[in-house]
Amino acid sequence: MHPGTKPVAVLTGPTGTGKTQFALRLAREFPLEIVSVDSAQVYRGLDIGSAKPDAAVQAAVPHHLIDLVEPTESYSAGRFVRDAARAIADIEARGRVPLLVGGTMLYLRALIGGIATLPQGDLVIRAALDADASRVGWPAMHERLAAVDAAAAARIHPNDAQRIQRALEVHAATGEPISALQAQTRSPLQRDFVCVAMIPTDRARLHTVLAQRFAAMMAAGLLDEVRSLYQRGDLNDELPAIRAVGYRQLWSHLAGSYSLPIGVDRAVAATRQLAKRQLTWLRTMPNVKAFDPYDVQSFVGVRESLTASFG
RNA sequence: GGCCGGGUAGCUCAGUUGGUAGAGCAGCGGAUUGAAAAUCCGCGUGUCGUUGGUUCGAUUCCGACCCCGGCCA
Repeated sequence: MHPGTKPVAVLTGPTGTGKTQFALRLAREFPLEIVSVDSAQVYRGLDIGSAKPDAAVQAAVPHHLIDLVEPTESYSAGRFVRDAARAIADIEARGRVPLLVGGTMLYLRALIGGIATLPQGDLVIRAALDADASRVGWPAMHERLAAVDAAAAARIHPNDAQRIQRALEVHAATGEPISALQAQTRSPLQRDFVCVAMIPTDRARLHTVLAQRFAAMMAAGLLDEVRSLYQRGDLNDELPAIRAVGYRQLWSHLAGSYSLPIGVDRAVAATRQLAKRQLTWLRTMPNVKAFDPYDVQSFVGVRESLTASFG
């Protein structure tokens, strides 16, 4: 497709399948730098719960797109595409090899397949739309969208407040229907990708691993980490960073909504649901080579699949 | 040991004036274009504790038994 350039290597899969461990093993054999594809690791202060590689690991293997913004801010898929494209170019310019590692599937799709040129989220417009919606309800807002953008309204469910709001926001900011702008989508990188995914064949085992992993995060001090975010005073549970799995539930516990054991149960359940949604993305993603994370043979296959990018 | 509650979906519970039952959560499937670890949509057969009895028919009424709480001894 894009002759003359090596494909860009991608290692993905649902949360808790050892992507990072595989990446670090590969980095022992090849001159890799890791580009994180992770919507939680971009936030400073979300360390334990986002399974962010620690200082020692980052010292051993260069990582990119980690700790980019404060948790008061809102990162985005659009920004990820620009940041990732630049990181890949920089790494290659230094004669090193980029390896994209992470499970934020929207980011991955946006990078590989492209994303429309759209305005950023606008807090003023969103506040105005929220005010309207609180009076008339989101189904009525959906009708309002249908009047200016029938195609978008047809795709968006009347209860999907977030997407209705986004579509109305884009229309308000540009005067154009979001559906027309999205139709312009094109790939930002003229590159091929090789996608390898860690896909567990045994769902029950994944669930066990996720529960153990969250327990380990608690033992490593996750509650203290969330408490220090809670006590900062400039954060709230509407922020994307605080809505991240684990953080949201422990935050609610600290706010008095429920006991710690219930918070932990809910956090683990939210982790399972996240993994399930990631698996749903993966099923429809084209050209993904799948390996079972619990099969000791998989590493050989992963390495073999990606060496065309490394060599 | 006696009395009182309760035993219904993986969990918490509702309900059936007797015609074999339904919510929330969990789980499963799906959507996904600057919040995406977000947001939204769809999916509910389970010896109604066990066992006798009454009845055309019992998860529902009656008896016995088992289990879990609580109170009294």
